[in-house]
Order: sequence, then C-alpha cells, then structure tokens
Amino acid sequence: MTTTTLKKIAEILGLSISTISRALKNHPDISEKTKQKIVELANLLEYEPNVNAIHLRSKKTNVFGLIVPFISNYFYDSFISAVEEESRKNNFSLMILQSGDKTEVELENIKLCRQNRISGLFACLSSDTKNYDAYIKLKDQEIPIIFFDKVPDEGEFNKVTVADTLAATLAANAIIAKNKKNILALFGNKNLLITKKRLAAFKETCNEKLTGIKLTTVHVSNSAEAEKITCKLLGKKTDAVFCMSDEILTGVMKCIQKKKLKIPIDLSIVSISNGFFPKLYYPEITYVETSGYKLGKLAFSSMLSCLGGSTFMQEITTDAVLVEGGSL
Amino acid sequence: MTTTTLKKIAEILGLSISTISRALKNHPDISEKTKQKIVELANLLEYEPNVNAIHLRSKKTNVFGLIVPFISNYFYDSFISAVEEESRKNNFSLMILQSGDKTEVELENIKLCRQNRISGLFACLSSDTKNYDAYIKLKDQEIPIIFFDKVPDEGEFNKVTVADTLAATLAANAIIAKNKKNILALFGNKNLLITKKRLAAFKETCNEKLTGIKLTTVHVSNSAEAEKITCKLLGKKTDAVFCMSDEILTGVMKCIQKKKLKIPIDLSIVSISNGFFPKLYYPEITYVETSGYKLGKLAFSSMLSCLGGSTFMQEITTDAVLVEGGSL
DNA sequence: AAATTTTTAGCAAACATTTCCGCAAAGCTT
DNA sequence: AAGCTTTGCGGAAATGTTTGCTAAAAATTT
Repeated sequence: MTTTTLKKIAEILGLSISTISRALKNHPDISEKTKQKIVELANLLEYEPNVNAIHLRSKKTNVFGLIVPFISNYFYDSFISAVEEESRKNNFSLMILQSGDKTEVELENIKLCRQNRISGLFACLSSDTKNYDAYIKLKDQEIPIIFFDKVPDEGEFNKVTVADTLAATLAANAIIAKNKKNILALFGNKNLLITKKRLAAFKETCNEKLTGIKLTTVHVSNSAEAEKITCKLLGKKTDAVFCMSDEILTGVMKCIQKKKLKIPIDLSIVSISNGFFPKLYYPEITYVETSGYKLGKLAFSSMLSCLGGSTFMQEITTDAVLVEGGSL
Repeated sequence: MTTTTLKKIAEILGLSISTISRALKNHPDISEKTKQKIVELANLLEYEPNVNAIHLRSKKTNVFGLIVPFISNYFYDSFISAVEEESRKNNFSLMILQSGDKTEVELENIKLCRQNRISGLFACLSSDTKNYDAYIKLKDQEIPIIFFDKVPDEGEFNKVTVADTLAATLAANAIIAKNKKNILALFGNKNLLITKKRLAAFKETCNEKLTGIKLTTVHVSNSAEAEKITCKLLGKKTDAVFCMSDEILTGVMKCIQKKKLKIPIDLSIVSISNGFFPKLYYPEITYVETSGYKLGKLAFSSMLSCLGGSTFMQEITTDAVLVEGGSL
C-alpha cells in the first residue's frame, strides 16, 4: 500500500496539488463544494501530511530535544512525563536523549539535536560539564534552550530549577520546630549547584549558635554510601536525619530498617523529595516536595514564551511545600 | 547565522551540489584533492546534513516510535532507557509517547507515529485495548511493530515479553523449597495477559493437593490496595507472601512495616521485580528478576531483524533468574 | 452589453538531498 | 594516431508541501 499524498489526491480528482493543499487547510480561495469533495477523499484515503516535507519547506521542525543524565531516575522521568504531555498537546514532537551523566555523550546528543534541526532544547547538564560552548552555538542559531535541574552557574541562559534554598529552609525549620537538637544531614555531590544551595540554606537556617543545634553534615555520592555512612554516624543522641534527595533517603531508610529504629520515636527523618519514595515507608516520611512534574510544566511554558519571541533570560523556580508524613 | 547546506558549500567552492554531496560521502568518483578541499570547508562551516531532506528523499526516517502507558514507571523507564541507548548507537531517533493507559490516547499516538513516518514502532498496549486495527494498518504499510510487556493476545505480531510463566514458577518453587505452607499471593489486573500467565504458573506450581500448601490468591489494582488487602488477609498462619510486581511489593511492604513484622522470621516475601525496589528494604527482598532493560535490548534487536527483512512473527521471551535477598 | 470585481484554481519556485545519466578530458591500447 | 576506457564532475529529476503570482471564469456593476 502506497501512502497518500497531495499529488495522489490531485490526480484522482483532476485538480492541482495546490488546490488540494489549500482545501485541506480550509483556505477561503477554494469553494465549499470542492473543499468537501477533497476532504472526503482525503479522509477515505487516510491522508496524513508528510512532516518531513513540511519541516523541510518551513525550516521549522516542531521537534524538541530533551537531554537528561538518565531516563530511569526518581526525578527525571516525571519531568520527562510532563514535557511529553505538553509537547503532544501543543503539536510538538519530543526527542529524548540520555547523557549517562557524561559530558562527551552530552556533546554527542547536542550534535544529534542540531542535525535534527530541533526547535528547542530542554537540557540538564552532566555533573562535570563546565564548558557551555556547544550550547552557546545553539543559542547563536537562535534555538532556545531551557536548562533544568542542573543548570549552568554562569552565562546568560534560561533556567528552571526547583526551589533549592526554600526547600532546604522549610525542611530545617520543620525540624527545628520539633525541637530537635542533634541533626545528621546528608547531601549529594558537592560540586553541584543544587547541593551547594541546599547545604547553605540548611546550615544557615539551623544556625547552630542561635539554636543550640548540633549539626553534622556529610556528602555521599549514592544510595549505598548514604546507607553506610548513616549506619556509621548515627549516634545515640542523634534525633533527626535530613536527606537532601530521594536517592539519599532510600539509603538512610535501609539503615534505619537494619538498625530496627522506630520512626519517629527513636529518630526523626525529613527529606527533600519528588514525593514518591516517602510514601513507600510506614510511617510515611515527612518531606518537602520539589516536583519534577511541575518543573517539567514550568520548563515547557518557559520554552513556549521563548518561541513566542521572548529573549529575556531568567531563572525561574518552582515552589516547595512541606508535606507532613509521620516521620517527624 | 544561516545554516550550512550543500548548496552553500558548492557556491563558495565553485563546484556543483552533487560533487559536494559525493565528496562528503567519500564517493570514488571524486578526486582526492577535491574531496579534501570540500571536507575541510564543510568542517569549517560545521555542515550538518538536514535530516528532513534526507528523510523526504529516502522515504525512510530512521525514527522509531515508542508508546508506553507511563514513562514514569518502575519498569518502563528502564525499558525506554535501553531502547534509547541502542537507537542512538544505531543512528536512529526515538519518539517517545505515553498513552496514560488510555486506548484513545494510544490511538492518537499511533496517528502521530504515522504522521512522522516512523521506521518502526515499539508498543505496549493500554490495559483495555482490545482492538488492534490501528496496528494492523501500520503493518499493512510495512511498518514493523514490536509489542512489549502488554501484548495482543491474538493475531500475527512480533512480541517480546518477560518470562512470565518461568518467573512465577521460579518464585513458587523457591517458596516451596523453603517449606512454606500458607501462602498469600497478590496479582494485578486480571484482564492482562501478564497477570493470567503469572497466576496460572504460580497456581500450577503450588499444586495445593500435591504439596499440601494453602494458597490464597487475590487481585489488586494498585499499591495502596495491595497494602490494604494484605493488612486484611494476613493471618497468623500465613508464612509467605508472593507479589506479582513491584507496585504490589511496595504496598505489601508498607503493611509489613505497619505491622512491624520481622522478615523473614515472621513472614517470607518473594516478588517478581525489575530489581530496584527489592534492594530498598532490609533485609533485601528475594525476587525473580525480569529486567525492563534487558527486555528493551531484546525488543531492539528484534526490531533490527524486522528491518533486515525478517517477516517471521514470533514471541520472544527474556530469561528470568532468582535473586536471593534475605526475605525468604 | 461592456466593464469591473470577485471567485476559484493552477503554475512554479523553493526547501536540502541523492542518484541516474551524460559528457568532456585524460590516459591507455593497438 | 585512431579507437577505447577511465577519471572527474555537472545536470536534472524526484521526494511532499506551501505560497505568491497569475489567470480564467463567474458574478456583479455600470
């Protein structure tokens, strides 16, 4: 079965290609009678416009690129989910690429995006990406870029991020409000902006001198390490543990189960999270929600305003709210 | 900055477009000297072939469609991850679409795929999709389809599935080997083929008459329901719980935590799983691994052989192995 | 009835690429 | 040196769509 094209319809109806094209776009130049005939046949033959031809002619692809360290991830999959939803609603396609958190693959992905003449790019940096030339090149070609989550720490870019400072502050305040005095706080990769922000805000809010709190902070690079270090550092007097992320939370909770500690009697737990993992435990973990899904929606609307002509570069932040579980 | 095209290079060098095209493809017709000159300039101008033009001409897009109920899911995201990896390695692009487990959206997605003239489709059915006409239409257009996970229960299609029967059998055998006599087994949506297979195999392996096992089976539709029903049905004598999926496992485990049961002393747990969630708990849950990642790799190689000309329709199954945790 | 406007539809170019032909010049064989 | 082959490159068509321009036919106004 050959696919239906404008040409084919034109030949059958003895009309010109341009007439068919106009009729299907409801152009006023074509009479109602002709239009009807054409639309009918097009439906019958299940005509689908060839996007490649359209893109070629219009020099617009209506395809977005999306680069993410890993698809299979607590946070990114919900971000992707949101962007996919919006893309479909707005007649865009989505090309999703994962970098494996490696700069070299990230660069390769950017190249792929350029080859595909994407209309815009959603990008999350790999942990060790420090050079933004490839992105600047895209900008020079007037391809809008929305950075999310892990964003460049310098340069004029559009960024959407979760409310790192606010989230950490809310978490710390919640802990302080419960009069906890000996806090173990676990953070991720210390090079990441996201870590720096959360750490700074948490520390400042605890303000040890003022509150009389003893705060122990530590950096871990994955869940297993979080488990190990928690088991090691958890002292008799520790009365609260703060987890910067879901990955850390899962490690900490494994240690808690191992030590058979009663939450929240023996110990309080508070996390910053997307919201899924805290609900896995009983009692459910109290957390500050930073939603990947919301961030995705935000990123998309940001993209649309870029396409709409806005050249205003800014960093937008989602909100963060404390969700009470039973762990505090 | 305008983008570089063959035409542009041709004009600068005073050569014809076809010469440029051939040179960049290392065609023997072009002399080494000319080739070198052309390649040099192309690199300098950062020439990237326009995929739309290529696809238009070749009538091949090298784009795969992938339809999945949800991106943000225990299983599918690892499947997607594998397919994305392979696609990139093999110079294909991937268009990922989620159906929200709704047949109507699934149909819309298929339409999108047709519009984009995809070279092949990876599809997972929505729970209540019973009509395969849209897929048959694709097949008629000679677009290969690889169904995965939730596959049609009739018709000539390519399917890749996890080893449902084997997995359930392995799990049951592991439980029997430990001499458990009173098993609670939780299964998902009873309309799904995957559920039917696992249920049948599990039941058969337990063979109550022969083994003297008391088996209680129940269907739940989500994690919360799994939790509730476990809390309700878990009797004093129950010595093992089987979970058909990760989603069910998380619900069951929440109940376990609530009841403060000691695993595996008070109760044994065995699950069929992708492998991530069992490692969240302490002790880690013993599970039969059915990897979404492996399934993705399998689906992709299946797709490649379809593109290679194989018209042989078959159902392929990944293997399944028991991974010992400490819950049995 | 002639002139003008409106309606309706076709022509052709352009988007970037590939590839089948064709053709001239150079090299080769007798 | 006449015929033959090889080398190196260009012309043009084709892929499916859109759109500015043009033009015939119909409807309307003088």
